[in-house]
Amino acid sequence: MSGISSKRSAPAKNMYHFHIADDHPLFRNAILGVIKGHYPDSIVSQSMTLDSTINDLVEKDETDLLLLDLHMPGSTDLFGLIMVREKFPSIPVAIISAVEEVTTISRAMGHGASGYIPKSCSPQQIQQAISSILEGNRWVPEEFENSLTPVAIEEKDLAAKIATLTPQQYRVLCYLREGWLNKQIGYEIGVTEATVKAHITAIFRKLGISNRTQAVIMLGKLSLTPDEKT
Amino acid sequence: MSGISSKRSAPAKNMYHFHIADDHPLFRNAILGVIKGHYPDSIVSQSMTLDSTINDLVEKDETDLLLLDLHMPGSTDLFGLIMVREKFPSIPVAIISAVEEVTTISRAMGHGASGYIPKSCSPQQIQQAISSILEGNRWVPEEFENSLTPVAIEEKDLAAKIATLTPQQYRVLCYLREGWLNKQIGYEIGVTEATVKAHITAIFRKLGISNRTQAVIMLGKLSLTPDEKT
DNA sequence: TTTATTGCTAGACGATAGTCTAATTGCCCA
DNA sequence: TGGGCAATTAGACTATCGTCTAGCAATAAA
Repeated sequence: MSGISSKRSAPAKNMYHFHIADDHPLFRNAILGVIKGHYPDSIVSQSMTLDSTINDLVEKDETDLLLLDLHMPGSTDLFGLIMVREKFPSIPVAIISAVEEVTTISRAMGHGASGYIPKSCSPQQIQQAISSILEGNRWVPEEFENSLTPVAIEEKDLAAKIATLTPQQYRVLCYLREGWLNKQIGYEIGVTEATVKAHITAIFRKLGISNRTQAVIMLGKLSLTPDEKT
Repeated sequence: MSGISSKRSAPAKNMYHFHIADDHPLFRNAILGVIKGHYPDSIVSQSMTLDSTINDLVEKDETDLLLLDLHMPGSTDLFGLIMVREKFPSIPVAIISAVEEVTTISRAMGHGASGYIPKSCSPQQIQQAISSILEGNRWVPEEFENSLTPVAIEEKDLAAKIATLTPQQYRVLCYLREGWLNKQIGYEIGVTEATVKAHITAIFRKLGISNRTQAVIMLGKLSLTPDEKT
C-alpha cells in the first residue's frame, strides 16, 4: 500500500506470518526486532511452551515460518521439532538454539528443520537466514555447511514412532516426560485423570513400552549435549 | 621369588591388582593382554555390570586400579563413575570409553577419574597410561591435556546428592533408572519387593524428588553425548 | 443416508508404586 | 559391656498407574 516498490511477488506476499516459540523473553524480542525491521507488515505470533505452540499452530496453519527454540517447557530437546514437523509438515521450521555443535545441528536438520540459527548470530545473519528459508532454501551457519552428518537410524525409528501419535497423545507425552502425575496432566489439559490414562496406554503401545519410566528413558535418547543452558 | 630383579619397591610391588569393568568381551581381553604383558604377576578380576563391579570391589578393596567402561549395564553414563568414586575413594579409576570428546573427558576427570583412555588408543599408549596412573599421576590423551574444562555446578550438586546414597540404595537405583519394576529389582538383588520400595523412598528423599520418573529425568543429566555405541 | 473408522472421553478394576511403622543387625564409641 | 546409630529388611496401608470396556463425535467411504 505504501511506498515499497513491488517485486515479482505481490506486495501482499511481504505480509508473512511468523510464529516465534521461545521461552526466553529477551531473545523473543530480539527476533521480533529483526522481523519487524525487515518485514514491517508481517504478522508475528508467539508462544512460550511446546504445548501452547502446537495449539497456536492448529488455529493458524497458514504460518510461513516457525522459529523454534530447542529448549522450552515441554521439550528441551529434539522432541518438539519432531512433533511440529509431523503435525505441520508444510510449515518450515527454523531452529533457534544456544547449542552450536555439529552433531546437534546435524540432528536437527536431519529431523526436518529448514534452518538452524545459533543464538550467537548477528541480526544481519538472522535476517539473512530467515529470508533464505522463506525462499525455500535450507540454511545453516556457513562454517557448518559442509560438515553435517546423517541422523542415526535408531533416532529415525524413534521419530517415526513418535510421528504416529495423535495430537492429544503428543500433549500428554509433553508432560509425562517431565515427571508429572496423571492427575496433574489431566488438570493441565482439561480432561479427567481417566482420560489421561487412556491416552498413556495408547502411547505405550505405539512406542512399544509398558510404563512411563521407560517412556522417559526412551525419549531421553533425543536429548542434546549437556551444554545447553538458555 | 623368581628371576625378576628387584627395584626400589619390593618385587611383590609388581603384583598389582587390577579390575576390569567392561561388558565388551573383545575389549576386556585386549586390556587383559596389555596388563599381562607388562605386569605378568598381577591379579586381574573382571565384571560386566555396574552392580557386580560394586560387589567385586567390596570384597577386595586392595584393588590398585579400576579400568571402568563408561557404557555397561547399570550405567551408560557418568553414574557408575560417581558411584565408584564415592564408595571406593581410595581406588584410582581409569575410564575406558569409545567417546573421545573434550566435554565427556572433562566431565569424567572432573568427577574424580584418574585417567581417560579412549578405546582407539594403541596398546603402547594404554600401557603408558596405566603405569602413569599407578604412579599416582592423572592421564589423558596428549591432545586433550590443555583443553579440559571444569564440571558444571548442577552436575556437581547432583553428584553430591548421589554420594549420600547407601550401597544398597545405589544398587536399587542402578535398575530403577533402567525402567525395571520393583518386583524385578527385588528378585535381582535378592530382597522383597517391600524392601526395594523402602530403599526407593529413601532415595527419593535424598534426591529431593517424589517418584521414579523424576529420578530417571534427574539422572538423565549425567548422560553422555548421543554418539556412544560401544 | 448408511457404514466403518479414528480420535477423545471416561468409569471400573486389578497391578504397581510409594509411605509409614517397626524389627533386626552390625558397628562405633563411651 | 552397653548404649546410640546407621543400614537393611519387611508388613500394612494408601495413592497412583495401567488395562479393559464402552460411549460419543467427526470424518471418510460405500
